[in-house]
Amino acid sequence: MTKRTSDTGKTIAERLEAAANAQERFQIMYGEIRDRICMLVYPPGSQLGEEALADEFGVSRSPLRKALQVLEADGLLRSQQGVGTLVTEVDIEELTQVYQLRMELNELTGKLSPCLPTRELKALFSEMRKRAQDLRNTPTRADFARLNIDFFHAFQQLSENQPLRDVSEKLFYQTCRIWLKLIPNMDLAKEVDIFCGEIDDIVDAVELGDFQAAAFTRRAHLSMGFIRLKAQKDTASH
Amino acid sequence: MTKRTSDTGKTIAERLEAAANAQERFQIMYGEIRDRICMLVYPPGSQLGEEALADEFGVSRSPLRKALQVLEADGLLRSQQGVGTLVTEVDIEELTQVYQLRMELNELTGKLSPCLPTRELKALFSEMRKRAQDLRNTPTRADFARLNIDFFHAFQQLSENQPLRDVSEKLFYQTCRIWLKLIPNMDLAKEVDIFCGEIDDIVDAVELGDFQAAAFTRRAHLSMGFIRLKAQKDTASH
DNA sequence: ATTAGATTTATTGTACACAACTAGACTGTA
DNA sequence: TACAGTCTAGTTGTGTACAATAAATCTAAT
Repeated sequence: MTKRTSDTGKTIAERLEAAANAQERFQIMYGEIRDRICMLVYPPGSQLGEEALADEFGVSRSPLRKALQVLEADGLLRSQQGVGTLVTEVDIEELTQVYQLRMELNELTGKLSPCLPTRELKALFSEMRKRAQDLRNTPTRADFARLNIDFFHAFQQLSENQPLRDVSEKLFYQTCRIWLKLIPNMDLAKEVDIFCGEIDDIVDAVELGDFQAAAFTRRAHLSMGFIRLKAQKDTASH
Repeated sequence: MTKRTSDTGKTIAERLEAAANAQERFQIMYGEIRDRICMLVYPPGSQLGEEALADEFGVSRSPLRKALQVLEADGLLRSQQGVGTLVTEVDIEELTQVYQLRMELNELTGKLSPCLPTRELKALFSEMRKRAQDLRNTPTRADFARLNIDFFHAFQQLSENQPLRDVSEKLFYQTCRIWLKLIPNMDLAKEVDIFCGEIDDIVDAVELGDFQAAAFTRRAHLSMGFIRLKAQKDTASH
């Protein structure tokens, strides 16, 4: 069975074949593996296997390893000679500091070089609202996680500060797996409701052109979400 | 001529030989190349040459490339097939956003999980003050840059928030070259004086155990330093 | 002299073979 | 059985040859 990406209908190998240069090929491999990790296709603790992946992607281990090495620098993988390439664990305690930092950075998204409220930007966010409504009707774990990722990327576009974007993205991908991991122990429909409420609030702010309000709203939800996650973990351990 | 590191007296090849595993070897190569880039041993725009570097380090291109790839992800290098591995340029205009972000993050260093004011920490900072005095007596470009780097690392130890440290470090290494690049057009003795004054202020705050004051002081100096850099650039272009 | 095209040369990208290493299975002994 | 040592299978790390690419140089025609 060859896996296909949802948007293009092409296999990874085909997309890599079509890429113009090494940098594009790297981006495809890096993005695909990162996506699989944070969608728990590769759950924490699982082993990747360079040769198998290289075969699937239709390349040799050399270019694949470049993607793996950067993912290791990102903290999503850990390679050890003789052992393997393992997906790192996610633990809410260890992510506390990351969450603290993310909250502060979200506040900065509203402060540092906010974008102009263009038509495209508003259209992007109203599409998010639509997807949130669809998710509310038929909530699933995977769609929840996917919307979470896509909404993050939409939100990132509110600031023109590229270094801030880059940093926020790295931190996001360090934390986003925790939801998919813990949601089985939580009330999915309720969490989806809360998340959709957040999206509603933020899209309202974006449509008014008040990006700072959007940033504060997101910061508040991030904080509350983390508290719910932690409460879940505490009850589960008793 | 074999280059030797100042602290150990060993060549890079010898240090790599002595390393226990691949991760240590990677750290040695990564740190050494990054240091050379930000000390302008490899000035912006210069070409590295994988084979020559691999020869000097006594390894093959494969492990060396891992270090280069991460440095490329850090934004310090850019590799292109058929062209070479080039050190990226530093431009004050492009670094404006990075500086803005660094200022905000510095404020967070005082806010997010500050460390306890241990004896070791205070000793480290009083050593910094001593080095600053030495530099004031005999100011040189290279010593100025070195103290700037080492003082940054000392300052990083004021917060226990590891993600914040990691992020701050990446951003620091994106910006620190601008000083060495522009200082020839400025008054070195004056800049050294100002920097030593900053160190004095911050060490005072650290010795009192007031890390938040230290962070605000640093933020203020960072801001003023950037303004001086920019003013220099503006006068130079007229 | 200029310019378009071919050629050369130098560099990174890729593939592959093998070395180094680890964890677990196996085996012999007390 | 318990345990220590050895062996084996499987993995990542390293070295090396070659392919792909791009910039500079040369060449020839206009």
